Amino acid sequence: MSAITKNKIIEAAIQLFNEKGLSNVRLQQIADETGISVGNLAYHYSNKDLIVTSVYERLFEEFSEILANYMLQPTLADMETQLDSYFEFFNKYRFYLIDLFEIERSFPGIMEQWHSAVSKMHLQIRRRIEFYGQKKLLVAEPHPGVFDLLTNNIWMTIVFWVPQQILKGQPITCEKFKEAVWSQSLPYLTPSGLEEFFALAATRPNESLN
Amino acid sequence: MSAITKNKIIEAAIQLFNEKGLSNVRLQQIADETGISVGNLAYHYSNKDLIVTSVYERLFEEFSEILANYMLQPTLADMETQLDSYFEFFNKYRFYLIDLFEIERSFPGIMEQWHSAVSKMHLQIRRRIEFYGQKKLLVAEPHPGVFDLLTNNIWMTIVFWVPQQILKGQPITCEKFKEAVWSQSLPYLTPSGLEEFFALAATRPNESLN
DNA sequence: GTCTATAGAGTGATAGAC
DNA sequence: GTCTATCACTCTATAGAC
Repeated sequence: MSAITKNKIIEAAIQLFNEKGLSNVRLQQIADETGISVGNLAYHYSNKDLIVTSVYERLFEEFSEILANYMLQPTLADMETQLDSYFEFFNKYRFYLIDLFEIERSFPGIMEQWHSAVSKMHLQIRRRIEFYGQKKLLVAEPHPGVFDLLTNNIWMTIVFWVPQQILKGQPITCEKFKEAVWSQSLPYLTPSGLEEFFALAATRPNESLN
Repeated sequence: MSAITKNKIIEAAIQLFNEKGLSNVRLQQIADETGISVGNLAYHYSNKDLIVTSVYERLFEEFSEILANYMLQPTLADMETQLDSYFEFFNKYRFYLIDLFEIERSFPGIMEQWHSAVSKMHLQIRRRIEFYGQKKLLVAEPHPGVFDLLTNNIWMTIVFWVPQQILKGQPITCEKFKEAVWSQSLPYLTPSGLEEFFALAATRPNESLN
């Protein structure tokens, strides 16, 4: 029961799904990428849907890990760490968007998991804003509803930043991603919040790519 | 040279692309939906790529029309009108997102057109903010860069609102769409801007669906 | 566990009658 | 302009040897 082969298959599938989307990836291609035959592939995953399901299983596992790494430190750097993970995630699983509509149609169970994951992510961002507000890193909410709006904008930026860059024809790097997300909160940082933010910015490596 | 049939083919293709995405739509299905045979379909469009190209041709024509309907009146209602068109557009051509990555790979010419269209749209939103600022419907920019951020958030909301709702499992209606876009500018409206906005809101029909 | 071979159902494109 | 028939090819899934 070589778990190694199964793992290699899933990794190959992720890469190919990412490039072409679920229905454009052939079993032959997954087998080639894994370095095994189609027959052997079928031995490990008797049909394609099972591969898809397993890929999404791993996707949601990794998503849960990101959510679990929440507020380990009561700092802005904690947010930065989570953003690194989110970038890695939404870049690695870029196909989530390619296949959003197909998943909605053909894998309602997976869609349910998306709804749940997204809802948790949203809530976590909202709590973070609340917390940073209490720590006086963020100003008091200028009008009711502004922080809900901010939550949504941060969420939307995290989730749609990669496809946004493609649509605009602009480069995709982690630095630019984090810049886009942080720019949402910048207008609401207090002087001490700004201080912490710029100290944090200074610790960053000079450039990180793709 | 029945332009009517060609038109029916494109409309059928749009509908099917929307449901399944480019590569999941079969020529047989397009023919069936149009009410003709595959042979006849081939007479009008000798291959599938030609159908795709024609569909996008129409898509960009409609997009240009929306952009052309800019500031016909110097009011917030002018924005509202454009939002109605944008909702119709991004709902009708929902598949733009499904196929974003495939278009990027297989139809670089179409991708170029997206870049250009998106850039014009962005610029137009920025100008609108500038203009409403001059008309004192919007407050003065609180910090430099805030209105650029607002531009981007409005743009992002318009473009990704439909897939966002799907990811969240929430309903897709024009009213909710406009609400989401307007909520971005609400914190920056002046008293007279708010007055015009609420007068505008009062003129809306009670609910419009899907 | 891994392979080759192939069945069986489609898929885009073309030929040719009407 | 419109149709039916069919070719050549692709894809998933399975059978069976090693």
